[in-house]
Amino acid sequence: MTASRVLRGEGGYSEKTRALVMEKVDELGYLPNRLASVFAGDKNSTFVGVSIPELGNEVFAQVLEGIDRQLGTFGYQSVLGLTQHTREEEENWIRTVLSWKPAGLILTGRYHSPRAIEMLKNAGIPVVEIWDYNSSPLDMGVGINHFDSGFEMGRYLMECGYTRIGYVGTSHDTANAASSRLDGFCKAVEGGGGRVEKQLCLHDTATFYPGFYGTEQLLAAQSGIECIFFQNDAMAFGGMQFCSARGMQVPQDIGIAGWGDLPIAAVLKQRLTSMHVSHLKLGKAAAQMMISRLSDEPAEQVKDIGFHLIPGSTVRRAE
Amino acid sequence: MTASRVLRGEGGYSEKTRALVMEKVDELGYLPNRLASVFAGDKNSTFVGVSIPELGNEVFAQVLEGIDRQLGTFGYQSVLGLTQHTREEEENWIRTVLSWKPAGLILTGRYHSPRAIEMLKNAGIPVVEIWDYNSSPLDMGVGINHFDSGFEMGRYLMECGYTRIGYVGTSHDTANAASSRLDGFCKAVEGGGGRVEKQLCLHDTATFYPGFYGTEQLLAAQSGIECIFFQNDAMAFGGMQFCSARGMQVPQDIGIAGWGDLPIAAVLKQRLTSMHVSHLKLGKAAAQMMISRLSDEPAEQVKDIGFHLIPGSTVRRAE
DNA sequence: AAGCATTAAGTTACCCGTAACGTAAATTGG
DNA sequence: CCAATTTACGTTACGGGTAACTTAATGCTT
Repeated sequence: MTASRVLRGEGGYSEKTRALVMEKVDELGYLPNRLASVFAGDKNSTFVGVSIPELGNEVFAQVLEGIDRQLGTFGYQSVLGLTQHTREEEENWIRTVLSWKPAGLILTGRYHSPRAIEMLKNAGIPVVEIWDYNSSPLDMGVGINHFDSGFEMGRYLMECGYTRIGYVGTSHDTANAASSRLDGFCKAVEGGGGRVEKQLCLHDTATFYPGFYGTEQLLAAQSGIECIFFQNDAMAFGGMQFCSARGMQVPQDIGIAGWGDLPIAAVLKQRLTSMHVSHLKLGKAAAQMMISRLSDEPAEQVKDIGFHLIPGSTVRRAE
Repeated sequence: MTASRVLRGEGGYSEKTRALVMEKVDELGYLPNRLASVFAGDKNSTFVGVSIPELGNEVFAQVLEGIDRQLGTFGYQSVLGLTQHTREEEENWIRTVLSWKPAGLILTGRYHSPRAIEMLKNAGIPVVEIWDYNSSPLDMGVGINHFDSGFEMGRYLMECGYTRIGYVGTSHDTANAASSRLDGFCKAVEGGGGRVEKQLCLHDTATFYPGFYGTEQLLAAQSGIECIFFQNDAMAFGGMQFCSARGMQVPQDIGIAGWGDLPIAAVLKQRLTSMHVSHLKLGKAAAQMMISRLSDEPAEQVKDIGFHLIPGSTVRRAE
C-alpha cells in the first residue's frame, strides 16, 4: 500500500520510505499493471479508440497523426480501428474496443449502425465524431461541412463560366463525406445553370492512379466535358497527368479542381484549384475536445474547422 | 460462473441455460469487461503496440495500414505510438504501453534506448522489429536491407555514367533506415569512381515540398551536380518539379532517383527511377509473424521483404 | 432400482492495485 | 510532560472475471 502511494505520488510517506520503494522498483524493474489499476479504481483507461476509414488516403493519415500527437501529449493512447468505410466494420470494432473500457472514442463520420449507436450511448463515455460536421452529434463533433465545401466549389466553377462538368471520385457502401461534397457540388452547378454530365465513382482508393484512369474513363464515356471536379487532390493530380499525357492543356482545354489542398499541391507548377482544409488541425482539435471533456474542463460540443477555396490556376477564370 | 462459461463457449452447460444467459445478455446490453478477464487470467490482452515514426510520410502510413488490417482480421487491436523518430519518445511509449499488458509489440527500426531494450526483454512478449532488416533482431524482424538498397541504387547510377551526385533527404536524431540507405549509396558511388558531392539533410518531413526546396538548396550550394538521389519518391517528385520550374530537363540536364516506388510514381509521365518496396506487404508480414507467434504456430525469426530497382527514365542510361 | 460415469451448476480463491479505514509513531501545544 | 493532533504506515475488502475444485443432477448399465 505504501508502495502504491509512493508510485502515485499521493503523499503520506516519508522521504526515506520513498527512496526505499524507488530503489526496489529499479532493482526489480517493476512496471505497474495499469490494467489492475483501472480495474481497481473502476475508472476508465487512458485508451482512446480512434476509428479511421483508411490510411492510404493521405487525408486520414494526417487526421490520425493530429489526433495521436495530441492525445499522446496528454497521456492517452490511441487504439486504432480501420473501418474501410463500412459501418459493419465500425460496429464490430466499437464492440471490441468498448470491452477495453476506453476513456473515449473518436469516430470518423456521422453515420453509424443502430447497434453501434446503442452501444455508444450505453458506454457513457465521451464520443467525438470527426470529419463530417454535424450540428447534432451523438456527443461532440469536429469537422467541416462537406456539402457546403462542395457547394462552394460548384459555385466557383459556375462563376468561371463552366457548364459541362464531370466528377471523378471513389464510391463506398455508406453515405459519406465525399458524397456530401458531391451533393453540394451538384446543387451549386445545377443552380448555376451548369450540368454535372457524368459522375464517376470508382471502386478503388482515392489516390493518384484511380484519378488517372478515372479521367480516362470519364472522358471516354462523355464528350464535351469542360471541367472535372475530383474527390481529392491526389486524384486531381492523377487526372492532370492523364490530360497532360493526352496532350490536353490545363486549363485551356480542360479545367481541373481538386479538394483538400494536400501537400503535393505545394510543388505543382500550376496552383491546383482546390479546397483548403487543415487535416492535422482537425485531428488535434478532436483530440483536444476529448481531452477537455476527460479533464472535466468545459468542452465545446461542436466545432467547425472550416475550409477555404484555393482559386488556383487549373481552371480558367471567368471572362 | 455458468454465465462466464456460456460466454466463452467453453462447454459444460445445457442448451436451456445457454439460452437463458444469452437472453439476459441481450436484455441488459451486457458487454464483457476484457480488462477484468485479462487481469484474472494473468494473460496478456489482445492489444499489439505498434510504434511508427510518423504518418505524414506515406511509407509509414502504408506499413501501418498493412499491420492494422492483418491484426484486425485475427482479433487484435493496434495501440498506436508515433515516436517522431526519437528513441526517447519510443522509450516513453514502450513504458506506457507495456503497462497495458499488450500481447506483443511491433516497433519500427532496430535502434532503441538501452532502457527500452531492458523493458522489452523483461516483458517477455513477442516483439517484431520492422523496416530495417536486421539479421539478429531482439526477437523477430521483418524489413529490407536499407544499406543494400542504397548500394544498389548507387551502383546503378554509376552504371549510368554519373560521377557527381547529390543527395536530398531529411535528418533525424537517430541513426535510421534512411541514413543506412545513404551509407550504402555513398559506398557504391565511391566504389564506382563517383562522388557524392553534397548530402543535404533537412530538418523537415520527407515529403513533396522539402524535396522541392531541398533541391534548390542543393543546386545553389554545389555546382556541377549531375544526378540527385532523394530519400523517397515524394521528395524526388518535389525535386523534379523544382528542376522543371527552372527549365531543367530530366534526365538530359539532371538525373533524378527516388526511393520506395510510391503510388504517385504510377501517374508520372516519366517512370521515376526508384526502388520498389511493398510497404503494405511489409506491414502484413510483420503482423502475421506476430500472430503466428501468439498462436504458438512456428514463426520465422526474420524475414527479408526485399526490394527491386525500377530503372525508370529519370536518369540517363549508360552510353 | 442401485451403482457408476458423465454432465451441469455452484463455491472459493485469486489476479493487482486502490479506497476506506485502522493503528502506530512523530510532532505540536499548552 | 501529557493530551491532541498530524503524519506514516498497515489491514481489509473490493472490482469482474476465471481456474480449480466441489456438489448436484442426469444418464446409462446391468
